[in-house]
Amino acid sequence: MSKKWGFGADTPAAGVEEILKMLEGRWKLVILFHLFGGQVKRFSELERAIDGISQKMLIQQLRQMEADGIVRRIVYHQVPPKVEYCLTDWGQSLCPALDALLKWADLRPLPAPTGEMADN
Amino acid sequence: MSKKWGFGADTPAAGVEEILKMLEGRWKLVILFHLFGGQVKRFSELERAIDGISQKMLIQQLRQMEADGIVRRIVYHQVPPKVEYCLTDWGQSLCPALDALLKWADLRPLPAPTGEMADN
DNA sequence: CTGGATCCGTGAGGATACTG
DNA sequence: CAGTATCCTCACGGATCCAG
Repeated sequence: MSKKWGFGADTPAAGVEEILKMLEGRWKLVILFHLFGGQVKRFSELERAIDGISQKMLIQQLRQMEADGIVRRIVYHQVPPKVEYCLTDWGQSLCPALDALLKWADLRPLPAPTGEMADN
Repeated sequence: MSKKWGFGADTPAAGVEEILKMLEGRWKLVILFHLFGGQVKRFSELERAIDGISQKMLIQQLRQMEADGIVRRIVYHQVPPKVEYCLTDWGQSLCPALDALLKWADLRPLPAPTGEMADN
């Protein structure tokens, strides 16, 4: 590769931390993985799909991501209420990152020994 | 694209959530970005570089990631103690994902309008 | 069915002081 | 310099009830 990765002594790290905050929270990433790749899901679908999540948390995290412009909320004015969620365009652009995360999870090599030593 | 992204009704989502937990925590990702691309940093370097973090949190998050096999800890037995941290091989394999995250942060398009409506 | 509101416990995370 | 110990706070997240 031509360009080294880092972000070291020379990098501003500007705004990145702010962005990272959007992905924090117990369920954010999990939800994103369920909306991955342009999927459109109803509230109840997500609730059923995500094991262990409560309504409150689901709502809360969805709303935060909506406010952050990551997910879109579509309300159908019907007698049996219906709300669907999907990623916004920007949210879609997260897919490569999510995909990379998925691939990373698949690697999972040996458990590294802790407490390595070295002499100067 | 030939293969759709998802992870939808057909995907097990196996173990992914467990992996995601490794990246949770207020400072995990921030620290990773500072160890990005094979950088080796001392404890105090990280402490100074990461604005707002406390010693406790820095240690704690570093130790957790060490236990998870993401970062490596190198101790020099000297009178002025010296400890360095860097990514393990597996941790290094996270770089593409971190890089994608960085790129995503750069996009940051228009703020999506909240509360979109639709009729059935 | 969706999802808002409220009460509440737990624990992650912050501040500070101390030790090897 | 690196790490530990202690205390404390706040909001994350769970349960339950209520509303459109």
